[in-house]
Amino acid sequence: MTYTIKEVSEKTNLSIYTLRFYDKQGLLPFVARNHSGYRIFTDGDLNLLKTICCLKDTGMKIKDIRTYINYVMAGPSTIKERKKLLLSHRQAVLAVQQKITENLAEIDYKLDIYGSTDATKIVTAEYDFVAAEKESNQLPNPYQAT
Amino acid sequence: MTYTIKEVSEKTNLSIYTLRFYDKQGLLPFVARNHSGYRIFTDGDLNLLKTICCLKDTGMKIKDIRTYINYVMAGPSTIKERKKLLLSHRQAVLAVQQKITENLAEIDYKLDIYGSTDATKIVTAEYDFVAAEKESNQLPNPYQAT
DNA sequence: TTAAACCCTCGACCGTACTCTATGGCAAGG
DNA sequence: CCTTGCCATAGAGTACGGTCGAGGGTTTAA
Repeated sequence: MTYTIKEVSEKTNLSIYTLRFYDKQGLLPFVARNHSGYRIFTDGDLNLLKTICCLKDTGMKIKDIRTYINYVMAGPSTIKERKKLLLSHRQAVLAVQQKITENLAEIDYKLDIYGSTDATKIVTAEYDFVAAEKESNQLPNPYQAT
Repeated sequence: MTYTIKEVSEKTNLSIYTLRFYDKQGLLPFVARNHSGYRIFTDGDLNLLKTICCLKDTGMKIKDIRTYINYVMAGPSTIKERKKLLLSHRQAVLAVQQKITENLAEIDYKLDIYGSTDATKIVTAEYDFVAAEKESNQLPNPYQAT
């Protein structure tokens, strides 16, 4: 089974523009062409494209994805380099994941306040505090709290 | 206690450029100025800045952060809107978090293969498979597998 | 009082990742 | 054969989030 760029676009939720852009960036050297230059995707190509999306969606730069793809194109002799690249990326993703979890806790904390029955009271107290702080430093109060 | 932009830059790991950029974008309407136009940050300002970073680091657009900050500046009457905004953002963050977890599993799967004693064997088998697929569709084999 | 080290604004520039337009070739049905 | 709807490329444009340089005022401490 083979696929046109349009079909791949529908399967991957990448726009046709993006697919062509990725090709131009050297991310799709494995995609064949027919006699008139049309791209022909195979299922194997879709798999690799899925890997590309996986790396992209975890924040890897196109340049680094290209490096990975080039390793893949070069065959089993590059397994060590692939492993190194993915391990380092894995660490970056873990760091991002942890940061998101921390920030989410912060957001949830704020939501707890906003959702509480005392929300107005708490928020007003915060205003009073920062207003006092501004005043104690002879600074204007920028808040329009009512 | 008050802080200069340089001190805030060191405390937040945001560059001075970025702080001024955020101000220009309307994210820091609460920051006071001295008689010659220098920004003067208070501890309360640092708190709000921390919230800004929290939202930014979870992928919120500057435009939406500005909306949130404007709600904060307007006082307790905007609690409902703040809650709505943060709840919707929370959903977006949860979705990102889940996607990252899924992609991380995919990366770990690949790392398992690359780290296995059979790595070369497995990768070679994959090559054989995609090469056969290309051939069965009369397409050239783009891989340089050795 | 002067030099070093700050601070300011404005606007240009940059990197990343697309997104689209213009122009033109190919394919399949009526 | 011709129209409709794909496909292609090159290159311009966009969105976003910074980053920087020029030009000029301020603060601090010797």
